[in-house]
Amino acid sequence: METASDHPVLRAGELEIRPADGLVLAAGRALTLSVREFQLLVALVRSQGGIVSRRELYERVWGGPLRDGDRSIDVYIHKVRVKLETALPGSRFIHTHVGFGYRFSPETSHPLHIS
Amino acid sequence: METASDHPVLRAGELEIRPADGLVLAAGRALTLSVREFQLLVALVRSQGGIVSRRELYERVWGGPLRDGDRSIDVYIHKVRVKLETALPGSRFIHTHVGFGYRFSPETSHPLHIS
DNA sequence: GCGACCGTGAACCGGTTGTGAAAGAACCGT
DNA sequence: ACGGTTCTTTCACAACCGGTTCACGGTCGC
Repeated sequence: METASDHPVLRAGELEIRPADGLVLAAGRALTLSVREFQLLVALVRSQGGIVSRRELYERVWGGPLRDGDRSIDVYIHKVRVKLETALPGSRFIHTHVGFGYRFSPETSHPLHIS
Repeated sequence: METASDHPVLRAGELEIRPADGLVLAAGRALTLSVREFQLLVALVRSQGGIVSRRELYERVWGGPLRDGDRSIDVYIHKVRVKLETALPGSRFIHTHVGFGYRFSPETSHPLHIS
């Protein structure tokens, strides 16, 4: 049986993710994510700190092999980024590693950059 | 035995719900809800903050499995929304999460206006 | 510079949800 | 039991939303 304890609440910076009931809170306010967006975010967060290849992301979220030329991942990465950026301006969570994949890591806005 | 202490008064924004005697007050004025409407509202409020799936809502309010194609939930969500909106114009309580379910959370009109 | 990879906006289409109305069921007072 | 009222369910259509794909442009690495 699948219980809530199998899906502990995930936290990352101002983000709180409750896989058990599909809810994401940004600074306490609920985000509106679609099913795919939510699954994608969860998959990334669960690999926190590590780079996840497109292929693996696709298999974990879509549940099948990534077909050649499929851009769904890019599109959804973008959608999630926009929603996170809107909810928490200035913070960055999803980082691109060209040729390798994506990595989730909360980063506050440029704390050391002074122009 | 079922006592009134099992049904503590619920409050959310301008709403006050007394499960013990089937009463809902909006800004102090009593609302007229049918049994189903009332049960549905209580079920939602008791999961305050969390998303409740249609399936679970139906089981908790109607007391049986949700049959395929049954739209009762949608209709009653609408009825409750209309009554709440009528009683408290500008406030929103029941939020739709497409593909997940509904979530109860009082929200004042436009709290986040940033110019 | 060139090819591969990634970002991003928009069109398309099917599925989901919102909504008004009608049909059917339960309730109530007399 | 009867008629009227209210509640619940169902239906039909409209509106909206999400998932996929396409197109174009920018970026990266070699």
